[in-house]
Amino acid sequence: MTLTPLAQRFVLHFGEMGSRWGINRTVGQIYAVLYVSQRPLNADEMAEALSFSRSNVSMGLKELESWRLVRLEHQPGDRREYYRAPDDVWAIFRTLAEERRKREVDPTLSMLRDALLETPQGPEDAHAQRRMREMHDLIELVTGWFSDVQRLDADTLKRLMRMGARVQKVLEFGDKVRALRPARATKE
Amino acid sequence: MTLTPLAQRFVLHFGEMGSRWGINRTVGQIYAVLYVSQRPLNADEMAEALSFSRSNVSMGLKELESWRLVRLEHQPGDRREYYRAPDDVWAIFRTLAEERRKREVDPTLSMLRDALLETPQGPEDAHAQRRMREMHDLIELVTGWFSDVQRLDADTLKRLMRMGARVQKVLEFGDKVRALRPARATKE
DNA sequence: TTAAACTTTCAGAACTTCTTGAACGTTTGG
DNA sequence: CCAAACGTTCAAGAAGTTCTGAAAGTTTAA
Repeated sequence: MTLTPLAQRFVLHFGEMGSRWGINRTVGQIYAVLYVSQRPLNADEMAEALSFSRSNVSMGLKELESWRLVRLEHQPGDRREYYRAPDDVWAIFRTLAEERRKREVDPTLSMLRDALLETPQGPEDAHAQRRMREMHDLIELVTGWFSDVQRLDADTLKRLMRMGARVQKVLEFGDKVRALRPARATKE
Repeated sequence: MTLTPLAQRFVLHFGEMGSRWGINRTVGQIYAVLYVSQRPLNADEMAEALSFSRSNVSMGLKELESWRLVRLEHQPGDRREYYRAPDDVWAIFRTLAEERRKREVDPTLSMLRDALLETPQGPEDAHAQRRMREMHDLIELVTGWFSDVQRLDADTLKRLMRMGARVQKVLEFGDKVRALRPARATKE
């Protein structure tokens, strides 16, 4: 299996970028090749296309599975395992965001929560705790919002995004309307 | 300079997490120590608090400067350089998001744009290009929206976030209102 | 049950990144 | 101008990670 020059470029770029955030070059390239492929690929095909050892591909695929970024499939009359990247780019984005939250954000949040329960020893600690609380609250707000918004269907999400900063207008407008109606309990 | 046990824990955690995404352990710890500190610190103080070599701290600070995450200050009658992390956590969040976009997203976007200008050689390429376009459009939508929203003031942003998924209701409501008024041009 | 066709695991080689002390450069006060 | 006090750079050793081939494990068809 050979890559066209176009796919080649995409794959190489993904390798580079992969190593710029936590994922390694190999894993990035494997994902890229799956992402642009028209049909699911088996491990040997990937190894050939990327000139990696078979075992390297195997490890890369395990990593991608742990991120839930690839799907395993079987073809009738062939017992090799075929992999593909999901079609829906929004779904990919969601998965990525969720996994990163789990790995990069949740542990911090729980460390912060623990630290905030302790009794501060002296004014240094009191200040440190204030700072930690600020960080904690920000992270909680942002991630909570993110997970709320992710539950919206793709169309609503797109509309919201295309609206961009104009959302402010809508909020203000909502305020005016609310001012004219009897007050209702709102969260904070 | 010595860290309290509380600060110690925070700093160690940040070191770990730092290496989980692109940044290295040292840099993470330096940032953490600045973040919780009540007053700006000079390089020697950080080196002592963290038991790093002076040169390691110097390099870490350069890295943090390149991310625009620390501020350099001077104290009267002292020619050492003092560093602090900005007070406003929202500002920190913004800076981080912007820098990550610059480093991790923009290069991909421009690679995709280039690739999309080429004439596809055969159906493989045509498919690869369709996939790249999907990715390109998604990234553009998300980052565009992000930069729009970042321009809102912190209060509006907080309200928007606290609203969470209920924003959908507001959008629907807006639709109804719009239906009752003469149409106006909207950006698709 | 066996052999063929796959996949996974693992120890160590190859490679990359990190960390340090030493050397070098710059600024300041005397 | 000098010496002290800083900050930066760099080469090289230490530490960490990635990648490979060989070996072991698993599944299937006959």
